[in-house]
Amino acid sequence: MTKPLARAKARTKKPKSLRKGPDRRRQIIAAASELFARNGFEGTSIRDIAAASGVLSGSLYYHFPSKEDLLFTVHQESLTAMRQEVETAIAGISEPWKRLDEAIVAHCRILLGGSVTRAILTPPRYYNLKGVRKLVRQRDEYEQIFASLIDDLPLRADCDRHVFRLSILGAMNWTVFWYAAGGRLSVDDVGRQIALMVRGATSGATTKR
Amino acid sequence: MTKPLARAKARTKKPKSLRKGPDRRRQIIAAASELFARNGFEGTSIRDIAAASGVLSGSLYYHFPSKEDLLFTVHQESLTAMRQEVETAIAGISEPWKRLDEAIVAHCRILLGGSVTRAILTPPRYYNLKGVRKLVRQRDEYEQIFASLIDDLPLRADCDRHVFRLSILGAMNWTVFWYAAGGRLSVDDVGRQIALMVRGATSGATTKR
Amino acid sequence: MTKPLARAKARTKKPKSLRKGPDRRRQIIAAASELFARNGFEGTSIRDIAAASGVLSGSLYYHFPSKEDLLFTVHQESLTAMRQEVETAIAGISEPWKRLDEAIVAHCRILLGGSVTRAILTPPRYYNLKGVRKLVRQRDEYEQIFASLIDDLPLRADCDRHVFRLSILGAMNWTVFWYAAGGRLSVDDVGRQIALMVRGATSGATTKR
Amino acid sequence: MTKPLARAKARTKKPKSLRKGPDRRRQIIAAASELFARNGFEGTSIRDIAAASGVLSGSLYYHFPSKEDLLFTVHQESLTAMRQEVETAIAGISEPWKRLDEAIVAHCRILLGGSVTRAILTPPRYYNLKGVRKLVRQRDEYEQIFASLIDDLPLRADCDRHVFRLSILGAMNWTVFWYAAGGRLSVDDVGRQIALMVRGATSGATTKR
DNA sequence: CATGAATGAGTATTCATTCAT
DNA sequence: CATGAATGAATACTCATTCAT
Repeated sequence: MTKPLARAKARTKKPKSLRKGPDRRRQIIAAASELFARNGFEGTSIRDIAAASGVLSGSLYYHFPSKEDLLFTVHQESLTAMRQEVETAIAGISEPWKRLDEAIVAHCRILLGGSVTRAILTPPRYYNLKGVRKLVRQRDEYEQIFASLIDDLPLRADCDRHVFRLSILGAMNWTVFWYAAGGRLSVDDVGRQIALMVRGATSGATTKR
Repeated sequence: MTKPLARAKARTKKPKSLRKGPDRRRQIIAAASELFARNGFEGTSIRDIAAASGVLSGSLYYHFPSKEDLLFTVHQESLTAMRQEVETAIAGISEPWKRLDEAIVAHCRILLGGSVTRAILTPPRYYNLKGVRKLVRQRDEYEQIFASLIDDLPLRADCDRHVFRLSILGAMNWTVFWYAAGGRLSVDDVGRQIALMVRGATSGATTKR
Repeated sequence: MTKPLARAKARTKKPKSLRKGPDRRRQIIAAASELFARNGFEGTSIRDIAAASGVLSGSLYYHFPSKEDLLFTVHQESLTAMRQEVETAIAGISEPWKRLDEAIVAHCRILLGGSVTRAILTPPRYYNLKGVRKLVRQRDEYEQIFASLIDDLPLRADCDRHVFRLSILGAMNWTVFWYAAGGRLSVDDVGRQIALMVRGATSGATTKR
Repeated sequence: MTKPLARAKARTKKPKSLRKGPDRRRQIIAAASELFARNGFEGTSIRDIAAASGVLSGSLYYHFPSKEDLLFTVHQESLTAMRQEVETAIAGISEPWKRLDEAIVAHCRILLGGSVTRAILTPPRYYNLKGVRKLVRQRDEYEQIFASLIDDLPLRADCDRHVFRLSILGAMNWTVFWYAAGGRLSVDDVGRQIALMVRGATSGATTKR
């Protein structure tokens, strides 16, 4: 049932130095990000990436030992970008709920806004890769930001903070599957609405539609 | 170079038991559900499904004309099962919030409980199929249950009911990617917690962890 | 490179008696004729034939031990029908050229008119069958009619009667690939024109278009 | 159930000689020509062609995007070659019948002589391809040569030039199914005989065999 | 560093054939 | 006699990966 993808043998050559083209490497990562985001990992071929990088498929293997490895890199870089965005967003704020609000908006913004990251965090369970663990670890690390934001929240005693966090992440990440740019809502609107729901949509004046 | 087409080898072992009729169809659907859920559509090969159904790959085509068609069937059946579960759960209840609570619990229960349905509702956007439209229509129809439950809710005027619904669905469907049976939480616990979050986790006595 | 199609093992059961359904057998042959003619041997599946005979695929094997064998039967019957048509057509005629004329018209008529035979005589060389030899033998036997008609013709000494015969057959059989029913020309027109060409299209009044 | 994808086995034997560049493309076209001619399009597998080109099946797809496309190429090249042969043959001649004679001989010569072209012109009607139209167009274009040669001929008023042309083509193309190299007749003999028949085999001194 | 060509296991699907009922 | 279900080899095509140049 498992698909080991037992590739990527020799992992010898990789020039840590930036002799001439770290550009090329960046181009490849950018292209791969874009394509993985749009078509998924399995739906993107090495040739697609190569073509989008202005290179032939064989050449990719100079830069990355395997497709899987390229995914790890893209994933990592994406998460780093998200972390930065989120941390910047909550930097000056101290009120716990407000901090969560801003983190949510930031997460949605980069998720839906830039192709770099979109959808990369989606179910790594689907990727039948040897290295899913690694992906999961990378992602869990990022999600700790939210864990600690939630820790600071005054919540009902019967509220499971673990589930609370994962539900928020679910609500946010799911947007990738339904949000259509150019529609009625801006990317930030989406984030605001999720933040609203999380706070409890009842409070305040109410309407029954 | 030769294509001998040598058939009819040994026909020894076959357990006489699971050889009936419409059972086979069910077995296949069950196996496919499980595998699509675990590995995604593209990540599941016809051979995988066949093997899991105790059948050879060619035999599947007696029961289903294509892999895509099998997906449609699995998807449809799953949604029908979910609809029933959810409708049963809210049957005798009239208080709007309570109805939503129970719908959420029911949705999570069947999503996480039986392999038949699990995770089928996930992002059809990724499936590179001609018939995605069909899948999406099937799913949208099911989601209308939630749309109407939410319509009955007294919500703040600035709360977008559309996003509200999709966020709840996101939170619920995302559980598929993190929930591990046998852990601290029961399937119903998960549902209750999501219902709690949706109501506004602040209300009531609070703790800061 | 060869595709032996090593099927048709046991050739045991076949009820020479007409217990109940020689009809069924006829139905199958008729359906097969029609389909082989329209779609070619490789382009026709046993299931197609079964469906067209109002039977399930497994049942065919009661009547014919293999698809190949069915082809032999169809081929044989078609040739027999053609022979009859041609022999009838030349029956009362004695003038050699006239006899050939009529044979040509008859051959074309049945070839293009009834689906039973059409195209069956076409290149058995294409069929990668063990039994092509058999087909060829059947066909050669039929073609002897033309050989003897040509023997009776007064031809130029430098005319190779062998090539002459095969060229006529080529011209006639090729019609299958271009003749469209319902067009300007009737089936008999086609035969007449070929007969005309064979006689030497120059003789008589001439035009240069 | 596992899909090990174990690659990179032994890479021992490879004759260093036929490893160049555009040669490979030619080799493939040659092999495909030969095989399509012998076994038909449907009767030839991509693996057959690959094997005959000294290559593995996957490698073909580097050179041609599909089997159908390979057929188009082979077909096109063959027709181009035939056109050249025929046009060269009739170049210096002005007498209309003589021009047709030479065209016929040339057509047969290349049809039966080189494997490149042989039989490719046969009934595309059978090919179950999307692009049959394309093939037919290619072929019709070639056949115009004969149409115009025939236009220049003084023929009986009741002779249909359309059927006349198709019958000649039928007689010529049919040779592919019966001509055996190395027999009594040379390739050119066959062409001469067909030309003779077309002129009217009666004319001149006659014998009755 | 990059290319172009090849590799070969993998994919979904088809289909003649078998056979217990 | 017929059916329904299964078989398994075959088919066209894809794609991550390798490697000599």
